[in-house]
Amino acid sequence: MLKFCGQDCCSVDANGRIKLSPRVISDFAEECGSEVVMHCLPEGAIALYPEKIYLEMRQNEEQAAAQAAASVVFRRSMRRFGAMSKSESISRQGRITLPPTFRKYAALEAGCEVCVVGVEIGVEIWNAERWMAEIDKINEHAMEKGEREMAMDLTTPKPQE
Amino acid sequence: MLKFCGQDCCSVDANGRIKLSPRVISDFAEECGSEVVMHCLPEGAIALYPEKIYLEMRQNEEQAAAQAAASVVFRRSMRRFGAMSKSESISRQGRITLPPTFRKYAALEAGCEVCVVGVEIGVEIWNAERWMAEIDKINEHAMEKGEREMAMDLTTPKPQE
DNA sequence: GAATAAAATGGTATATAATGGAAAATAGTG
DNA sequence: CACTATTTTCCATTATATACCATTTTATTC
Repeated sequence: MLKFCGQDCCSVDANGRIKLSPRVISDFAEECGSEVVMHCLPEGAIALYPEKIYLEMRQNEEQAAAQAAASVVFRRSMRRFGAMSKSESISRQGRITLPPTFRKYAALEAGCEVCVVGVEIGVEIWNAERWMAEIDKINEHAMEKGEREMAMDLTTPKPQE
Repeated sequence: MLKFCGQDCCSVDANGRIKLSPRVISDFAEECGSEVVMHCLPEGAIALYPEKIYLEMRQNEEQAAAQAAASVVFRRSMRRFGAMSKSESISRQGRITLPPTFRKYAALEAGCEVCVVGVEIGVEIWNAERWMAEIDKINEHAMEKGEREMAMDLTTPKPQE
């Protein structure tokens, strides 16, 4: 059975918490119990990953100290991942609390509509409006690619099969 | 005997479910029991595949975490397949429930007329109107391609065979 | 350092939606 | 025309989400 897939919509409660769907909770439970890593993405959403996955993302940062001394780009990268990531746990009621700074960053204030989106290795928490824009962009790209493929097929001299 | 072929029409019930035809049910039963993967296509329909088929579609994703950390394009790809796919099962009554977000995406609201279309490796669930438009587009494309092939044949100096 | 206020956390009850099953209606077949 | 197979509709049960409340923790002020 596929993990971390599908979409759910819900809202941020009065105290800045989100109730995750049973599917998401059980996917995390199997991967990492209730301990997860919360990470702010440049796209303006918050990702939740099992810690193991997050460490895989960061594994290529070897000899961090030496590189940090030598490179601004590297320092900025460490700064980004450091400041934008935080360990969090899913409560016994299946809720997760968004830290205030992350809340502002991702436009997930109390009462806000959100979409919890599976991304195969974890889930992402999106402000509903931002998610609509994102999915439109993704679909538009796919449609454009499709049109071009069809046009190409017309001009192909011989049948492809 | 051919699998996943032909077309059936039915309607979405009041709770957003579809009753599959006995033929489709038995095709899935032989391939994968009652566990299937539901996937939203850019064309605006929902595909049902045996999980094995879906995983073949997604097999090329290695070192997913590291790539996700480094690339927006990659994250968007995971987002598309993650958000637009979901494991589902065919119930003992031969029904399958469309998740609310998929319902909206494919214009398959309660009471809506739908066409369940065999696509050899699985089936697709189309809004009836969209299906009509799709089949027109397919035929138009085939006709256009035929015209071009005939024109090409006229200008070809020698017979090809 | 104590008291108060604010915020965060944990839990529960109620309303809503999803699910499973069965009966009635419809269409197909001999 | 009768019988069978299939579909659709309806209802009961279960599960889920939301709002609300109580308790605990943290911060602020005197």
